[in-house]
Amino acid sequence: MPARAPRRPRRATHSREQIVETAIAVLDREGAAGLTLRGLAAELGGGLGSVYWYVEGKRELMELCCDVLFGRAVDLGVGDAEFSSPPMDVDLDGLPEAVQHGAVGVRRLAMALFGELMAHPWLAAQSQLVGAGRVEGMRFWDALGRQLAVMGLSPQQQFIGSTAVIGYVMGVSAEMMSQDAHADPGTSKEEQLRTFADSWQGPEYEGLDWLRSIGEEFAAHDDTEQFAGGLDLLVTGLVHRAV
Amino acid sequence: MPARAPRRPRRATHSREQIVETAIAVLDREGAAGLTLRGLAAELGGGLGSVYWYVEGKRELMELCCDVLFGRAVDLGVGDAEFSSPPMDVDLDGLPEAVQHGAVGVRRLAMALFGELMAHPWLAAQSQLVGAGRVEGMRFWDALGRQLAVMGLSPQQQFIGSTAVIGYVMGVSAEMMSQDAHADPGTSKEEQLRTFADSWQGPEYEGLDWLRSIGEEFAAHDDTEQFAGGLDLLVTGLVHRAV
DNA sequence: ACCTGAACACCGTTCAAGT
DNA sequence: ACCTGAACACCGTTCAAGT
Repeated sequence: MPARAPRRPRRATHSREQIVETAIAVLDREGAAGLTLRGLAAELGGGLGSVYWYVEGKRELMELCCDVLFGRAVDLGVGDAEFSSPPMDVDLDGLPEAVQHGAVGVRRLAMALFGELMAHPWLAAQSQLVGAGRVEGMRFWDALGRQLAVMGLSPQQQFIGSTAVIGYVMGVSAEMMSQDAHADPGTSKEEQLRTFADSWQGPEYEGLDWLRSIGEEFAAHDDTEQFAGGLDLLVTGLVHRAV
Repeated sequence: MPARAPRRPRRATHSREQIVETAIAVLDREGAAGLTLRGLAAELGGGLGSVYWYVEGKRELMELCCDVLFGRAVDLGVGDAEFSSPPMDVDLDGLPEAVQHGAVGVRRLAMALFGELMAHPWLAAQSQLVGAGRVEGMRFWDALGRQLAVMGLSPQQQFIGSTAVIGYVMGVSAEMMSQDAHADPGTSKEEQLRTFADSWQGPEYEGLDWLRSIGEEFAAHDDTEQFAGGLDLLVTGLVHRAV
């Protein structure tokens, strides 16, 4: 064997944005438990420690990942791009135009955020990071609050309403995404729903007659319609306060 | 020094209930990050491995802890014990009695769950475990669904409404509890709120005029009133669907 | 049947040393 | 200024060995 010069390690060069984007890709592929700083460094082609030059630690990295996606939700939710969502089930007939506009704006922002949460199933469970004061998250809150102000709600109702909508979006999404995570992979969505619904007929749920009665509704439901339906309950409440 | 017989380790004796109760105590005291199986075993006076005789692993242990507290929320929410909650801000005048009863029942259950989430600040962030099919969690869902059935809502609206309420409760609570966790300890609640509100005037939030306008509302708010206010938006929506 | 603790295979974080 | 990787102080989980 000919002698070899010892491999000099190549120095990889990073940026904060690149690290965050790569982390999001890993999270999308492997889930929250699948992101490790070692794995991330390997994916970036560099050493473990260099990540720490750009982020304070794993927690800040997660916050930055979440914030980027909140930013995309605002951009989509305040823009005039078309994106599909179920028809709104709120009676706006005869209401002042400002109330109608505000209600539509609230719904649009919430649906845009829901879209990001569906596209990145690990994200909804990170709601603990919402209050971290990251700028894109705050931009989302600001955009939502503006719509409630447009509706003519009092400052107190703007505050309560905006936090209620964000809480609803994050909470319902976390519910839905965790259900997907619990299901074993390889089965279709329909089979998963059916398996859940059938399990509720088991003896451990004896006496929970309502639960048993709702199985068919669950087996036939669509996540986006379910989300939009609950959102419209909130929007109905907001409209009711505005007039 | 007199010779000593080697210490024979005492065999500790456990039960599943004792392990879960102790884990809840540790979680309350140290938070979710503070619960380790080694620490738990030490607290129980036994060895690390024995915990595995009773629970499959840390994940199941967390699920069991959450489920116990959901159980307490149902018991309180369906019983007739008095517990304080802000006055309901939903107009029920002239509505059928069944609708009124159902609406009150929904609110009662949601407030009872919120109480548990406030008493155990680590709990709200575990919403990923809600869909795990644990029996007390399912009992809570069943109790809530019954109230929506009482209101006369369609099965679809029962499904959408019940998941919306649970999602709202978990999501808003996770928001609130994480805010407390981010604040540095040693300062009063009022000071914490003031610090947050003031930080929104900083240059990184330039252009977020609504955010800046809402600071005073935030600084003066009360968590329970905020929660109840948002909940009543949802209940208003439900009542609107029922008539 | 139930308990023990060493051993294993990981983690996140730090930091002296490099370029 | 930015990168490297060994070292440290933990984790959860497994399992052969005990009682």
